[in-house]
Formats: sequence, structure tokens, C-alpha cells
Amino acid sequence: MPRVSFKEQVLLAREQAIVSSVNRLLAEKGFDVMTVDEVAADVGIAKASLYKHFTSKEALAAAAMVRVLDRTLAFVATLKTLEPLPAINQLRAVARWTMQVQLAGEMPSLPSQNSSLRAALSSHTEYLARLMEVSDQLGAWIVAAQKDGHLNPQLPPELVLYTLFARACDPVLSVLKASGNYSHEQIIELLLGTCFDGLRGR
Amino acid sequence: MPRVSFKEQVLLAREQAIVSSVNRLLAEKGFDVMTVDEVAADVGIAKASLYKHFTSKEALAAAAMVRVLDRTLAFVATLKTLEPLPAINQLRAVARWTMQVQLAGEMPSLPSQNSSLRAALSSHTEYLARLMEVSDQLGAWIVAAQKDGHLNPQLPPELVLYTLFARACDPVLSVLKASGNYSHEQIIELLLGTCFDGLRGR
DNA sequence: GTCTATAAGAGGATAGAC
DNA sequence: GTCTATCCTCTTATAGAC
Repeated sequence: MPRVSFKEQVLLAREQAIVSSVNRLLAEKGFDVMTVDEVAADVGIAKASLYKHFTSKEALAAAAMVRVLDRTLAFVATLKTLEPLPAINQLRAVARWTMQVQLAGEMPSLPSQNSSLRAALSSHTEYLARLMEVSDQLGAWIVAAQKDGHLNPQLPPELVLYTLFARACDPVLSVLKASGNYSHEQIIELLLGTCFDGLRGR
Repeated sequence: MPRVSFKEQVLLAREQAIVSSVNRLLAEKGFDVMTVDEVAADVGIAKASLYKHFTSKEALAAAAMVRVLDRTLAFVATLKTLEPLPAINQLRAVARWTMQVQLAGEMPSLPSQNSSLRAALSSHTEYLARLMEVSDQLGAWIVAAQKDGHLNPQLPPELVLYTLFARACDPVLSVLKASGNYSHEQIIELLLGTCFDGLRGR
């Protein structure tokens, strides 16, 4: 176990602060509208210093995406250490958690259309590895839930997977939040209902 | 009925060509990535000429949004002239139509996050009027379908409305399209199923 | 109303001193 | 590694001739 010097700890802490700012700004405005100047101002350092830690704006965003995927994997891991629930409940728990993250303004949302970020991420090995890991974990639960009859077995598992991913950045959630007519918990229950009823079929 | 001169017709045709280009580019790359230079090049006129027709990039996008809402209203109107179907079928028909438009690459998608476009649209009366008109039409069908028991009557109608709006720009659709594993018709049937099963509840 | 040319400014990225 | 100052490209928007 290599010792981590004090200086390295300070550096890591700073990088975490940067990623936190990027994460929040990505959730708030999206990649295309977010500017590197804003990030620097939010962190409280000079823009040039940012570029000592991350080589480009895309690298900044990728770091935020990697961190949110790591958070997701950590949550999945804790779910598996608890007493084993039926797969459908595990999936519901993950979906609920992603919605909570989104309501907290901590879910960095990717541009669904073309953007320089898509290209950068598609060759970012750390990002891709985590994305595949999450997909594998959820994919196993999806197949199990279909076998249990809790999810419609006629649906392609990839459709279920993409649908769950999409719920993590569902614009319906932010619209309902903006309306001010519902508590966060009510919003989550409503969307969990429509989402999983739709995937269960009849 | 005022006569429309030949010159005016040419002008209108040109404006329609501009809106068509904007519409396609918005669907392809989104507002933030689309540039006015691209629009001008795509239409085949100088950028300065564009600004004689539309006063800003936001106005260009707003025109595209107005047109797609007009197309929607026209489709809704034809639905109402045909023999009256149950409200749930009318809603399904509208949802199916919006997905077809999206698959055809003709659905201009708004940035869900903050953007100069959101601000511009929120004070664009022509856009707002049409948006309200569409909401009213769909809202009536939603309430009727809930009364018929075809939609879960416990769901707030606005949730149903936003959910249908969101299906018109669902990223799941484009991901399934990109996978190449399904025909357009299969994709639409899959998503119509998960969407309306979810809204019907159990 | 169409064009060429250009203003005006934002934003990503870097130079170079400390 | 942090800063100030700057570069340079891209993008929105307009001036002015025809």
C-alpha cells in the first residue's frame, strides 16, 4: 500500500472540488452551455490552473461522468451486500436513487444529440469501462426480473436498460419539480410507477 | 381575402425553406451546437440575408418550433374529423405520429436545460399560444381516457401530458434506432407499449 | 433583399513569470 | 501548480454596396 503524501492529498482534494463544480454545472446547464470560465470561477482558481489538472473541457466533463458512474457502482455494490431482494426491487432501488440524485441537482446530463463530448466519451476508456460495468450489473437484474415475471419478458433487455438510463435524466422530473405542486418523494413515486408499470406490461 | 402577390409568394417559399433547414439541423444537433452559418450554407443564401428574415438565432429556432406545433395541431384536427375514436386511441395516434416525426429526423428538440432559447421561447407569444392549444387538446383527451378507465385516473393529468411530450424527444428512440436491431415500426410499437402501459397502471 | 466584408465579443486554450 | 495576460478561433450580428 503506497503512502500518499500530504501534497498529493491536497491535489486530490482540489481535483475533487473541480469535479464537484463541473458536476453541478453540467446538471444545471449542460455541456454546451457550461463554460470553462464558469468552472474556474466556481472552484475559485484561475482557468490556467484548471488546465494543469484536465487537458480539455471534454476531459472535465468526462471526469464528472466517471464519478457519477462510480457513485452508481458503489450504490449497486451496497445493494448486493444487503439481504438479497428480488431483482425487480433492486432495479427500482437504483432508479429511485438516480432520480434522487437528479432532484438534488447532481446528475450531469449528456447532450443527447451530436456534440464534441459524445466523440470524446466514446474513446474514453475509464468512462466506457464503468458504463459497461453498470450495464452488466443492471442487465443481470433485468433478465432475472423478466424470468420472475416482474418485467415483461417480451421486451428486449436493452430496451429496458435504456429506459432506466433515460429515467436518470428524464425532463418530466424537472418539469414536475418546477411546477412546485409535488414533493420530491411524490415525484419519484409517480415516475417510478409509470416507468415500471410500463416495463411490466399486462 | 387579400391577394398574395407573386413576390410575396416567393418570399414565403424562401422562409419555408429556411425553417425547413433550421428544423432539420435542430433535430440533428440541437440549438446550442447548430450555427447560423450552417443554416445559411444549408439554405444556400448569405448569412446576412437570413437576418433580413429572422432577427436572431433564437427567432430562427422559434419559427421551427412554431411550425412543428402547427403540424401537430393539423394532425390533431384531422383526427377529430375522422370517425370519433376513444380518447385513448387518439392519444396513441398522436404519440405514434410524434415518434414517426422524430425517426424521420424532423423533430426539433429543445435543450431541456438552461439556454438562451428557453428564455426567448417563454416570451414568444405565437409559440406559447400553439403550445397551449396542443396542451388543451391533449388535456381533454387525457381526462376523457381517465374517465374511460384507459388511463390511470389517479395520475395528475399534467404528468400524463408531460410524459407524452417527453416521448416526442425520447433519447431511447434514437438509441434503439442507432443500434440497428429494429425497424422503425418495431421501435414505435415497443415504446408505445411501455409508455401507455405505464400510464394505464394496474 | 441579396451579397461581401467585417465588427464585436465569447470562449477554449496557452505563455511565461513566480 | 498557481497566477495574469494573451492568443486565436469560432460565432453572432451588422454595415454598406448593389
